[in-house]
Amino acid sequence: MEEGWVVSLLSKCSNLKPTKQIHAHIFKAGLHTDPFIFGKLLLHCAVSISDALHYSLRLFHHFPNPDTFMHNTLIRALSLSPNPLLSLHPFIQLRRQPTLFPDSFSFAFVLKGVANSRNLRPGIQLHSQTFHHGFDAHIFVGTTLISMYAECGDSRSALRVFDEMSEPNVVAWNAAVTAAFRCGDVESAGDVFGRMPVRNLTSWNAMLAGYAKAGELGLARRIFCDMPLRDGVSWSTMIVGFAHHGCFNEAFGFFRELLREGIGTNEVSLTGVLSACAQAGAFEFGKILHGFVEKAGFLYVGSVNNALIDTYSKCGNVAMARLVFQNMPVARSIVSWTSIIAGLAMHGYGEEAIQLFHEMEESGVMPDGITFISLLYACSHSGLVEQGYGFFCKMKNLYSIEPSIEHYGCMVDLYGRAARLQKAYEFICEMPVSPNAIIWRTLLGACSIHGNIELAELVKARLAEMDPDNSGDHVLLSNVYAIAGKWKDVASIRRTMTENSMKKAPGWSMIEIDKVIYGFVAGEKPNKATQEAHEKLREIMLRLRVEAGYAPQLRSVLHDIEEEEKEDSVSKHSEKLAAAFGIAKLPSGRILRIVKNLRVCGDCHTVMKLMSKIYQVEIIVRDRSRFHSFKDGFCSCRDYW
DNA sequence: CTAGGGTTAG
Repeated sequence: MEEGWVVSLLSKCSNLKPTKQIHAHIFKAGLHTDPFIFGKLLLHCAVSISDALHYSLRLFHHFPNPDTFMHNTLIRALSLSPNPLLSLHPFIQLRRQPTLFPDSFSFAFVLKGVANSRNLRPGIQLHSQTFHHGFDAHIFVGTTLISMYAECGDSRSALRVFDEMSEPNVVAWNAAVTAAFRCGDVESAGDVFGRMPVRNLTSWNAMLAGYAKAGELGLARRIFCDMPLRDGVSWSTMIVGFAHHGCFNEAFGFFRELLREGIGTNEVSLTGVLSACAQAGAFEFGKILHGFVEKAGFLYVGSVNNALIDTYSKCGNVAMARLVFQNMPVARSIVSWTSIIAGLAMHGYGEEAIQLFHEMEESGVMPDGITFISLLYACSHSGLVEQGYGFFCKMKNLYSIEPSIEHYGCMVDLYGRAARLQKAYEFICEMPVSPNAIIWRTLLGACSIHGNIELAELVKARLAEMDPDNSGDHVLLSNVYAIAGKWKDVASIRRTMTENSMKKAPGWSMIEIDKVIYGFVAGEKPNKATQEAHEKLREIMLRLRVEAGYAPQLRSVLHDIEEEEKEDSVSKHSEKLAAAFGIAKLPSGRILRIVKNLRVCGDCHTVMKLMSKIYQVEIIVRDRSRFHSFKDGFCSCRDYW
């Protein structure tokens, strides 16, 4: 009688506090020694309540003789904890008990823990123990073993476990397909799928996800067309997969089709298509989606709000991002706070980002490592050196967050951007972790902005040891020489690059015209859009020369030294083409929104400023490092970038 | 009383 009462009470509690009250009632009623009721209580704390692991452990240790079920519950909870390898602990304890034995659940949970820890050694040991305990032929244990080996990167063992199964069911077949994909073995995955005797929807979805993650978008599309039935997961997988690999128009297309088919969207396809907008800078489409989100009632989903914040920020409209953030009808999570801080940061609103960080602290949401990356980024892009250092210390001392290499990178950027190159160098030397190429490259970038030859050469030497084939590093060093007018050194770098046939990473830019993304790559084969862009650009450049006295900047030409066969290479930079195309295609008064993969070059920066003045158009460029908002001949970055 | 396979934003 009491059992049902306890169970139904527990199912209504999602927080620890009322659960503790139930615990007290159980105690008063003298039911705390009942293994069934206690087991239920433990399960509830360990699985249904977040952040109650500590309490669950205490419960477990207070129970006189915990049974196998209680051990399993604890193994399960630990397998999902930040340190999943801890699940081995209660498992070993269970094995040592003379009166208790691990069952199939024990193995399934502990193997999950090992899989989540990506630690092969204990996985192999557990595998051999399944034989001793007679679970080697258990279908659930076997399936978990397949996943475990795949997570630990051992695809051969995963597929061997599968091959040795006498009667694999459809779940085991699916696990084998996913295991092969997980280890990058696309061919085996297709092979296993081809041999499957029965395929349900999940099998097809596993193929979709596998091909999509591997970047085999053509094969994914083929599966999508061939499958007899599609559900929300199938559509989400396509949208997310194409968005992830930069095929934004295709992702938009799948979303539109999904609506047309009347299937009904879910939050995953919505966040997926919003992510495509964010990456592509597709503001117009993003706005339409926002309207849809409101109409269809998805504003009550936290993740969708977060995706909207990110989309508006990355589409150059941080005011809208703020509005979404302020009006969220659901609780703001750590992702919401971090997204808005990052958004303000990339637009150069350092002070506001800091303000929001303080509000976050007051709201009781705990910042994590990623929050601090955004915050430090905000400081470095607004030249707030002292504040940045203060936050770096606060992160370590107050929040006990161990700085990652990215945090150190932010600090180097913070000092470097602010022309404190020596300080940046010392900081690298005193770092407790050894600097990677990205760290040195950050400093080299700062040297190239501020023109410090001596340090640049030293840093370049380090980079040559770590990453000798990186053409970008050569270009950065040549920029340093060019600023100082050391043309011989510039020429020598150019020679080295030609001799080693190094190619600069191609620069590309995108612009959204009428909800379609147009991409431009410098020096690519001409098509209809690029021809039109080139024509318009010629006309624009002429007007800038005549009306604003524009002359190309030599320094920027040197960015493209390896493109010597093409004369006026600067004039073909992709961001200029995208801007020209925008001026040609968009109605006047419309803001030009351009996304570029590299950092905008000095000459393009000047040209954009002039364009904004002569053509009376606002141009917002998102480059690799931040936003530039050009208006009336000025840029929001105040030439600090 | 508990498990295994497919999609999720900073």
